[in-house]
Amino acid sequence: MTTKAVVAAQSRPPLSRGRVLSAAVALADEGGVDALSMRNIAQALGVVPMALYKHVANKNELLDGMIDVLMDEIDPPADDTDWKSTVRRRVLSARRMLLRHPWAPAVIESRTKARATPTPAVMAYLDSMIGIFRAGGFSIRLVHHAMHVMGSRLLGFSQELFEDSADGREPDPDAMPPEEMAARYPHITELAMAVAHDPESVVGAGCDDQFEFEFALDLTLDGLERLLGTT
Amino acid sequence: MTTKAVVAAQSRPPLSRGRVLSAAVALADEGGVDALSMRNIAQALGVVPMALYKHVANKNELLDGMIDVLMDEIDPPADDTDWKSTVRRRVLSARRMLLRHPWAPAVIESRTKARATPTPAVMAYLDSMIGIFRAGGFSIRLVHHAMHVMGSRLLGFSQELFEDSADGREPDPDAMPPEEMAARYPHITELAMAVAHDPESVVGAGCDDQFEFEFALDLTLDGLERLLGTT
DNA sequence: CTTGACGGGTGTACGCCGTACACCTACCGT
DNA sequence: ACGGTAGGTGTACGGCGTACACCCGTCAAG
Repeated sequence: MTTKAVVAAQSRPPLSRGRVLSAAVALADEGGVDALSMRNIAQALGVVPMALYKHVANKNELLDGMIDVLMDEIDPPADDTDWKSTVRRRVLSARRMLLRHPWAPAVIESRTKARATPTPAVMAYLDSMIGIFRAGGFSIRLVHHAMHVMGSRLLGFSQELFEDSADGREPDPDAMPPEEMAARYPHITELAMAVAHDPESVVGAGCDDQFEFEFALDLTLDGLERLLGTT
Repeated sequence: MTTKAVVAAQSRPPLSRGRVLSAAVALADEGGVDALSMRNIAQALGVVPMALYKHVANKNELLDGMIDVLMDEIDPPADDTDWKSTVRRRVLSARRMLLRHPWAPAVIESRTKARATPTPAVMAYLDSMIGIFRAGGFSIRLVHHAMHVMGSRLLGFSQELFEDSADGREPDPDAMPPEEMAARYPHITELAMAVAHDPESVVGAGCDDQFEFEFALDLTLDGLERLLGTT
């Protein structure tokens, strides 16, 4: 009876991580991410603020969860065609998602910086994108450049997805072990290995961001120059 | 006497907007923009928090001021050479500034979204960049495309600098009158006019973001394809 | 020399935020 | 019948931005 009384309050279906995340995304869609507080998510769900913490660890983890929801909305690759149109389709799908959730780039970027590595869902997206290039015949080197060139167009943001300052942080206790990393994100791993062993770079120095930036800049400027001659 | 007593506290030079802004930038440089509060800026200056409000209207206006400081650090264009290397040099200078202040893209982007138009300093930067392309022989149309293509590479962020939703907001009382706009940002204005009167667009519809996005995406993919053949 | 306005620093207080912690209770497996 | 547990509650704390009243040098006008 008391059960019914509680439920009767608003005939509210039981809370769940999924419901919390959906409510948060909906609230962010209208009013932006600044108008998102634990308190008003709770209110939208007809629940007291602290109830949310039974389903998400804290606000940052909630933001990570929201990112998962968003990445889910990107169409999976339809690899029945050439790399170019596969990439094109996928990027346009990502863009449609971003247009539905204009707050997404800022959140993804800020969470990536705070965690020093993107959310697993974002990792998976990047990994599959690398896979498409690889399958299209790109060398590891060229794929590496390609990812930098695409940069913000892949997700609407962020030149520097993998901070060079990823080292210099206390070792995360629940970080993924390398073997699981390799299994789950084979293409990212392949790329990372190749880059790490690049001849003229100190071990662990990673990629030369300056070089990559100029590479992408010049590719773009060359493309514009060609158009200038044409028109 | 009491004057001396007050000053003697830390022999503090009088506050000023410039000093406040510098302190804020310094604090953001170490610890990121999340570790920036009116309270700790004040503390860094040896002053009570409310004192800051005599020099900046509020925190948002302070962020705008910080952006001004940053944009100042970008080298002015050295237009003694061709458009391509002028643009290249300027973009690399902007990048150096962004590397010094990793929090900058997020702040610039969020303030741009909040104001519906970039900070005047950012406007000036974009205007001068457009000017360089124009001087290099780019048609208005092509410059327009070029700005979209460069997108995040111009400032490290933001496809959509000018929100399509710039209309649909109550008219800002202290918005710049069009004639002043035209005088101060001639190239932006020229571009805006051209885009607004584009044949197949309804008046005020602005540019077709979807088209621009695909244009830039294809330019990039074509560039990559060319490289794929080469390597 | 007096006075009064004013620019710049102060102090207090309010409402919002994230969240730690103690609690209460309905349910379920033993 | 009973103890554990999962899920919702209530209270409280420290930090945030900032409104508002205040206070005191400085300096120009009378």
